[in-house]
Amino acid sequence: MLILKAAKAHIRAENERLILEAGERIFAQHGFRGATMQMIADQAGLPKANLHYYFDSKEKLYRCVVEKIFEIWLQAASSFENSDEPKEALKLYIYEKMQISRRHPYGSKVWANEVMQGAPIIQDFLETQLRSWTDGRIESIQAWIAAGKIRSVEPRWVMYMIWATTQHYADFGHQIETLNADVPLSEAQWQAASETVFEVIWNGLAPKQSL
Amino acid sequence: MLILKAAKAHIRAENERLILEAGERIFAQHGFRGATMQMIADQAGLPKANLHYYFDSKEKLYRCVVEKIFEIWLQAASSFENSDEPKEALKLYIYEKMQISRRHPYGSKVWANEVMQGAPIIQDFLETQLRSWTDGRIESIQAWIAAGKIRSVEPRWVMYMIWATTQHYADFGHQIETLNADVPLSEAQWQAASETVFEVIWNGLAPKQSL
DNA sequence: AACACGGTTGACCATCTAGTCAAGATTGTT
DNA sequence: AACAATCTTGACTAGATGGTCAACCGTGTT
Repeated sequence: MLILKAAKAHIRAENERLILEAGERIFAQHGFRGATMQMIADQAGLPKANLHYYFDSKEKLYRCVVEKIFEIWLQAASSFENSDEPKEALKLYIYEKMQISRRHPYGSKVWANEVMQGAPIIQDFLETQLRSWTDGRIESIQAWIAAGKIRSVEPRWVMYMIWATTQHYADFGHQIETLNADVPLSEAQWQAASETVFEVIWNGLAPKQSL
Repeated sequence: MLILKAAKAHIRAENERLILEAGERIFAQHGFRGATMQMIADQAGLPKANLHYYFDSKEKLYRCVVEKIFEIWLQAASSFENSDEPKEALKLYIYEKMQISRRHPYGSKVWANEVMQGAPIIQDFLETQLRSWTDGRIESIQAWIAAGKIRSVEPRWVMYMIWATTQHYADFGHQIETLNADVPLSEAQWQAASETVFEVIWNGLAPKQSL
């Protein structure tokens, strides 16, 4: 019967998950070409040929990994909309992005790698989804400026500041750890870093109190 | 005569320069393993065997490229010391780092790549030079805090913010260009971005005027 | 002119790696 | 138990790539 397909769907789902997770890690640590299917197979605990059974090619697997990451990224984006007040919206968004850097450091690195190399695989994402999401956020920020809720600044540069500062904790995590006496940041340090990032950016944007 | 060595020194210097420049570009665009000696040779306009004449191995060449980049990075660092006033010192440093992102986008990417992969080649640099430089800067910032010239913040997180925001314009240049209608940032946009980065950070750090 | 030394280069090799394949193992259904 | 669809896997192939080498070139010195 053709219904067998559904009966074994959980095997497929589980193995695909294993492979995607392994791929995220290996692609992050070695880049697209530095990663080998054998490394990913070992990381996933499966024979290499099995990877090609589930994903036609290395490139297809890579694309799936990147797409999964982009979805998490966009998901965090929604926290931007959870408040009309800039202070609250920015706080939610920054904390959420810091959380992602902490929970998904590999994903962030794969994304950074891909973009640094000129986004050969996911250029279409940048031009469609990312562009339209960004345009929407820029409008929000401009509305805040118009309402006198934050200083007059070019919204783009602010968005980039937030992305840069938060993603830095994932992408340059190794450097940060080295400068932290080779110890990963503690819970308290993550908390303090998130707070500082938010405080500096918020104070930087808040309308002047005096003058 | 052995003096011949000096006579042809300029050939060596010129070719090493060509290769290092090509290497910087190719390593930035493809990562260490993604880059091939053939690509670098083509970029430099030399036969591949010639590269191995000047640099023993791909890894040695890579190391030279990374070291060169780290020197530029440290050089910018000196602008931090050009003033006792935090506002002036930070302004100089941020503008200098933005300038580097603009002039040496490939170098910045190679560095980012290296760190993201756990600094397999230049870990010793991180642990010696970068660590000691950072410690020095942290002391400067703490002195500013003690003198009431800036708010009380953990200096580390501020350093990371500056690195992240400025280097983002090099490392994620492609994304920024895509979001700028596929057009590279203009002179005016670079100026505006530098100013915004500085303004937001400075306002974020300056002591409260009221309250 | 003969020489010596640094620089140049095409051809070559050993190794690594993405992808294939065919035979066999599993598993749900009848 | 017999079956059919799916999943598993060791062995293999074709191509790419870092690195080598031996012959060759160019130039300043004697």
